[in-house]
Amino acid sequence: MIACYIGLVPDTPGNAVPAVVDNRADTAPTLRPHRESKKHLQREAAISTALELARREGTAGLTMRRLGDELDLDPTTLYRLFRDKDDLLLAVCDREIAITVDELGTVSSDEPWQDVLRRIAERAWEGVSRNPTVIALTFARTTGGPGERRMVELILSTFARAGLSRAQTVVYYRAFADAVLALRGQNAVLATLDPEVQEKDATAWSRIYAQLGADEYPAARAHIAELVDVKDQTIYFAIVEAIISAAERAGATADQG
Amino acid sequence: MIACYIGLVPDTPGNAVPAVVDNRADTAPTLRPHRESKKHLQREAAISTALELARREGTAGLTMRRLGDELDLDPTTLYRLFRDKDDLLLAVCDREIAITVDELGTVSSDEPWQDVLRRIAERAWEGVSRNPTVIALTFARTTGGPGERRMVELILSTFARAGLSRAQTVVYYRAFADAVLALRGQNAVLATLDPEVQEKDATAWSRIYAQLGADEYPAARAHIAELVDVKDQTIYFAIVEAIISAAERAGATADQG
DNA sequence: TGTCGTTGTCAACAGCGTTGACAACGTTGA
DNA sequence: TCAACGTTGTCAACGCTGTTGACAACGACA
Repeated sequence: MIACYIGLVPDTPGNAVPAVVDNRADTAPTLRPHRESKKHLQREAAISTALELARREGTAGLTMRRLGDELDLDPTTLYRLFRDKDDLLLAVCDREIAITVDELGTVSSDEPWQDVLRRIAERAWEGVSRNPTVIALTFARTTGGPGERRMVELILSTFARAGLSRAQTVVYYRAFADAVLALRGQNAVLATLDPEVQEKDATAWSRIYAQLGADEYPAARAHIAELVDVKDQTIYFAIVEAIISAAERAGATADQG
Repeated sequence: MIACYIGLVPDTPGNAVPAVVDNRADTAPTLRPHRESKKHLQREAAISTALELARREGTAGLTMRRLGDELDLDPTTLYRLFRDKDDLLLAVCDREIAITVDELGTVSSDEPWQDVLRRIAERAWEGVSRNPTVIALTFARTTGGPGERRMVELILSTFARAGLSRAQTVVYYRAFADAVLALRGQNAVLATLDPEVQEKDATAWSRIYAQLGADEYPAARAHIAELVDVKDQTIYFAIVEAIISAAERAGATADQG
């Protein structure tokens, strides 16, 4: 796991499915084996450095030139490892997902499926809190890489234990995954903006809504104290629980019918 | 409503709360009345044009230079109307929200609160489908403008009819609003990328996951047909229903207790 | 040893948001 | 009526971005 993180191990070598993240493989099909391996190592090293750079400098700091400086490489050399910046970002994102899966450790089938989903949601919360940059850039995307594939398999197999039909299983899997990704992406995008902007956003309720006329905005005025106090984390886990609960009930009715 | 849309009516003139979207007002406090008015009209016109430009050209097409061309204005002149591009985007986003609220029409208190929320979710779905650009750029932000204030008041007052405590009301209001915004933002960000990338994303399941080994990814293989078929819209409304349902049950237990 | 694919370096392009200077305009006050 | 001054529009420019193409040096294979 650690080796994968610092980028020394080519993930799942010999896998039947080529890493789709590596789109450059298409353009250079006659690459010699050990050259291919060297290129792979360079790619992995670049991904690790990009991850660290993103964590340190934020969205705006992750540019091809900065990454080149960090690697003592000419920025244009990176274009021999990645098709374009998008390709790089997806690879970095997939690495981040793989780390999150690793942190979950082993998942026993004895553990209630609801608790597994709660643990996944918690790891996703913490992972994004630790490094919002990458997820902010790619939360709407499919990496198709090994990290994502492992995460999909884990969540899907967990929902498969909820007693749902196959179609329902997929709906709730996607509901869970999309909600977690979208909500954490939302927070991440905000977290990667200027601190000044974040401050403006965080204090919006007290600045604006506390001053609204009670005649025109009665509900907002009546709930102003709670609106100011409520935390993003509370909202996030409330939504997660709502989805788990919906899957529970769908599974229960399916059992009865 | 139409007048507001095409930018002829300064929204809620004489409101006690100054439009926070207009941050430039701070920098020029001694502006003469009719000049202020003229500036306001120019702002509104620019917002309308930006909205149309975004709809036509997408995220990448909405640049200060392009907007200047469209308005027959020097691009730098826009910086006399908006503090920076962020200020412009928030203003455009708030206009978009106002349009969505307008489309909802009047909301009677006879209408079940659940149905009101469903209608709001539907309008949000359609509005973003029509013009994903703006929401893609600002879905993680608070505009603080009049459009947003009206939307907040509407959703909040709807949840206030669910029989929840004040704290619970706010939690479910935020859960609903954040989920709708985050999920539609997720779809919108994807919709504003290159068509080629979208295609890659849409076909990811059939391209990648259909080829996975059943030994390594049994759950993915078992559900591949359903994974390929399921629609974003189904997921979106499943999450909305899960939240409504959670609020319903929270309200019911609060009534009994 | 010669050949050819690969790698690293350099300059450059087109575009972006944004700033500052400067001239033209139009309202305001004497 | 005229001068003064704040406002507006225009221009050039800065620093930055992702990205491309050309060119020389390197290194493994025949």
